[in-house]
Amino acid sequence: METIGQIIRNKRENLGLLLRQVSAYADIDQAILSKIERNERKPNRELIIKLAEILKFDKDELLAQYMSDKIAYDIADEDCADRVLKLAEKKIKYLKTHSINS
Amino acid sequence: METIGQIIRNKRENLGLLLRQVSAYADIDQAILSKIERNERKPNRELIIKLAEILKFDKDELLAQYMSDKIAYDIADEDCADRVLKLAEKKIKYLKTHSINS
DNA sequence: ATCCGTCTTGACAATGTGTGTCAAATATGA
DNA sequence: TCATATTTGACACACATTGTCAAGACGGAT
Repeated sequence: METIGQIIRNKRENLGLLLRQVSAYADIDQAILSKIERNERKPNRELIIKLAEILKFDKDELLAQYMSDKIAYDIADEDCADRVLKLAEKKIKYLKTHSINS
Repeated sequence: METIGQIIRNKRENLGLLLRQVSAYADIDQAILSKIERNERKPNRELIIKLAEILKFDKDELLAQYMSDKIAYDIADEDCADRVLKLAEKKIKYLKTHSINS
């Protein structure tokens, strides 16, 4: 199973782009991007969106990968991870049906 | 649907305990506990465990409530929340079957 | 109304976490 | 060896979380 970093690196290399080029476009130091691709640092939402643009990802799909990575990282070591996900699903459904505002 | 704060407050009041008593046991300022019960601040994992002890919750169940709250809060405003959860589930399953260490 | 115990509120300090910057070190290939 | 690309580590800075404290609000009892 690919990590977010691997997904990004594979796509970048397939497109023949350099760290320097992508990081310049995303307006970050290339050291940061290097670390992100090796999962030494975690990207943030804003960066994911920029990377989706330059690397021609579907934005929502890359965001979903990013968010799910974060969640999996948070709860992977809980013995009750399954229960947590089920509860979260219920809560989200509840929030969506009951919230008036955004 | 009850929030973590409401769950804690209800249980505390049913047990007839004061903020002062519970917060002393958990070794935090009672102002913090007051805010947590009104969802003005978020508890952390360590506190959840202490609260489960003194308030006689099942520890794993309270932790599950706590984690799912956090997740729901993180991704409730994503349009692709369902996809995120499904991906997270897959990633967690993968991590559990493939990790040797804890 | 006053007193007393409980809870709430807001301002602030301390601490922790994430993020950005930089330069030196390490590949990799011509 | 030289040039280019990537990696690594140290550091500073900004932002978020957490803890501390005292004053204020509330409710019940007298």
